[in-house]
Amino acid sequence: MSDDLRARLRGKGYRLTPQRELVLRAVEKLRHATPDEVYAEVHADSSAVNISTVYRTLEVLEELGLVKHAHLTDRAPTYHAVDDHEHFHLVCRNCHGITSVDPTVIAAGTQRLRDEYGFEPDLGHLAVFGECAQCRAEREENTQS
Amino acid sequence: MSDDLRARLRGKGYRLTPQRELVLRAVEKLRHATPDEVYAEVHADSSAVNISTVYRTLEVLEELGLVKHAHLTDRAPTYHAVDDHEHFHLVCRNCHGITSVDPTVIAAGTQRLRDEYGFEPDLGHLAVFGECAQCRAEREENTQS
DNA sequence: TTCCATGCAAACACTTTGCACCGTG
DNA sequence: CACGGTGCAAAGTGTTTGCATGGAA
Repeated sequence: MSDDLRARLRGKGYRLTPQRELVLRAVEKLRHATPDEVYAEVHADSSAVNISTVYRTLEVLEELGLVKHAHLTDRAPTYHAVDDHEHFHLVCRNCHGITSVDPTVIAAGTQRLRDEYGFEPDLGHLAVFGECAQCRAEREENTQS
Repeated sequence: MSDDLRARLRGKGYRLTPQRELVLRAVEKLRHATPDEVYAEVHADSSAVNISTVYRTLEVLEELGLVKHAHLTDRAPTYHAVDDHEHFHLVCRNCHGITSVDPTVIAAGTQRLRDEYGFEPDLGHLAVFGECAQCRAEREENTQS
């Protein structure tokens, strides 16, 4: 487990450190987490990791392809582990709820982007903003103009 | 022209000011601009507008539906005028080039999001990250392993 | 023993806020 | 002339960097 991580790191001249392992485990555990949340999670395990190390580590892990980030809010980016099956996100502007969606749902469109624009989309990074079913329903109830 | 803006503002109890008009014109002229870029553009016309007023004004204009923002970089948001025909963006991770795409290209997928998830996507805010045709070609050239 | 990695603190980039004054309606 | 808007400066977030020390290989 940790040997795989070590091998990946070594492949690019990096070293395996306790901090790097802790950060990766935190991202895997939290599923979707901002750097701050990763920092908090790692701190919970007492053996503190500095916030700047969290940032530096997330950068390294992303370079290795072990984590990815997407912008699910107007503020901080959200990181998730890559070994989860690839997915993109629906983000509700109103309730801020997040729904993970399988890429096949928009496969027709992504294929056209490839065919017609030569563009290879990175779906793991994709966040589609809008309004979720529940918030639409609630809003329509209150809109009896 | 400016009367339409005045009317829209008044409808929500806001006032028409020179600053608000300048900011809106700047967004229309620049097409895709960060708050900083809007600030610079408005400053070019000498009659300075404070940076905090730029932020406050963009917020108001967005509330009125006259402008929209999308996250085309990891840093500042990008604003564009809404009277442009609606479009979403392809952003190349490598060269940072931006391509505007008509929503019909991904219509099949957005329809499925509506049908299967009840989710109403806001395409004006959508940014699809990935790699553009040119950068793919260049990379493949250099990858003769 | 060599470098890469870390902690710390300071610097940065971007955005928001409090308050006195200004100007639209 | 009332009340919303602006400028200014200061404070807030989120992120990055320089440098001395620490520790993996």
